[in-house]
Amino acid sequence: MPDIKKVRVRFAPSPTGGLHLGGVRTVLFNYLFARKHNGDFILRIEDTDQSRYVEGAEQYIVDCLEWCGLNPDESPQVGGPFAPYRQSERKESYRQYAEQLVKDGYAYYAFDTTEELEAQREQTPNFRYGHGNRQFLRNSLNLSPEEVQNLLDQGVPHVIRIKMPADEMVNFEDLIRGHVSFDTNLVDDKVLLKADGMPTYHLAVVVDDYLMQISHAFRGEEWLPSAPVHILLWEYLGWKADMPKWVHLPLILKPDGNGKLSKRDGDRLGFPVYAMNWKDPKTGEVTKGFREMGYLPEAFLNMLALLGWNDGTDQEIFSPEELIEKFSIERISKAGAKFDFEKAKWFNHEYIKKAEIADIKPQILDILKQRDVILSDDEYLEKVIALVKERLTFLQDFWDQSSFFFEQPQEYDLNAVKPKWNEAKTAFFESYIQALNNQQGTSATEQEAAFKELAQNHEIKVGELMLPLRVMLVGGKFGPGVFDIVNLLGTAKTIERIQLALKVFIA
RNA sequence: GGCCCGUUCGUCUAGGGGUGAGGACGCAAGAUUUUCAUUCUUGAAACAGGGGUUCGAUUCCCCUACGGGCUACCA
Repeated sequence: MPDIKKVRVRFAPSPTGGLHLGGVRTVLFNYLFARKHNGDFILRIEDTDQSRYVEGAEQYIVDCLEWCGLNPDESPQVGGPFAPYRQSERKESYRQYAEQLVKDGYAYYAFDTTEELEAQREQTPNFRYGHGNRQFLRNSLNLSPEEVQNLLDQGVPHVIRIKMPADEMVNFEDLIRGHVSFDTNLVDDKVLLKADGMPTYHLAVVVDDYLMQISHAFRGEEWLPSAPVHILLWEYLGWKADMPKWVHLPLILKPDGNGKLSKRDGDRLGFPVYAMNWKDPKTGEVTKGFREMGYLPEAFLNMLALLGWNDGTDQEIFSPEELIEKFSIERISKAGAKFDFEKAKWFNHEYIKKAEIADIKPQILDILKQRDVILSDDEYLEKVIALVKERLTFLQDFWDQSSFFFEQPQEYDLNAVKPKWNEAKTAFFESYIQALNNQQGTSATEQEAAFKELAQNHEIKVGELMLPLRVMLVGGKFGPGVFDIVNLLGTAKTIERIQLALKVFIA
């Protein structure tokens, strides 16, 4: 399919802070496609809107891609054969293309002020700067060449607008949607070059995609309405033969209600929307990320890939390599997908369950460090992880599930124990302590057998004793098998905890 | 308002002129775990509506409804 020229895709974020699910998914699809076809991947920073530029956002984006593993060129630096990759640094080059369009009659200078246009919009309900009314506005189509030159010489602020043709249909193929067409009468004369000399997205994306030889342009569906402007620009600049294939991705929608998923929804519903924590330098506000929540990057990517794509089989768990191998644009769905946090959690759970202990150990160590746990025995930690791993949805759950391996239970679930407590049980546990002293180094199963035998001797049902033992060691009604815990904790600690708990139970 | 895109269980989706409309998440029930989670089994749950085309439409066409996006010197 991509035969004529080499596949080259780009990810073009605007550094306005945070990188949300939709953004990461766009990168992911770009990445999978490029990888599959041995193509190139370009990271381009679209910072033409200076007013929304946020300090540090660019580095944040690079870090996100790094964490996700979406860095095909080893390190996703903003550099390479088509540098510079920041549109702000390319500023000067855009003007010539805009001027060229004016010269060729495809664009024009417009001197209308913001206030004038606002007034127009208020007056006319469906105001659109276009072929229906541009002859009444202040632009180079109506002014004499001398007047225009005069205004230009005086440095009067102006923009360059595309001159949309009348009565034409712009037809094009979208790789997901098929044939799409627009009536040029209904598209307005978009600004191409702003008064500050910066290009708008419309000009910049076309010029850069051309210069960087982009073969496939992936972007969100929200761009579909401006596609005719871009297509006309490719044509007017004489580059039509090099126009990339269009791939407008379905949107990621909020889980409840309607609309595009936004950062606000995450705050409201309690799930992350950004890949990693993002701290807004202006407000100091921190937005939680998937990474910090304890997502494995592979799980995150897998979840995202399945939001709007599938391989046609029942398979849902794909390794990054499998995703590359099986990805195809044709299998991306057309309709927007509501983000489902429950399903997102499931993916992570699956990945943690099958993760190698060594792979998650570094992050577990971080969690322990935050709790000031000093760990002397590495093997012990690995055993704990092995025991607890399958119970974790997030790595962050590790502490809740295993704190008792590292410190005394702080509290006991007395309701589970006290009502049925009696002296016979006290006696049992006292002799159990004795028995434990003679049981050094046995396995969990042997310990269980010994415990049951002792219970029989005391003529108490095992069931009556298992739960108290658990509460003594763990504090509550949860956790792995009791004798696995006894075994891992070791006799000394087990005895210590039983003695301590006994006092509380009796009191 | 205008334009564009879309519509299969609650959610993500498979399917495609004749199917018992399949899977997954979630939910419910049961088994295992003498705890909880895991695991296993079972269950409830969908083709937006109306017209065509056709022997036969969930599938193809049209209309309507609904949803979404865009409609800035933002991307």
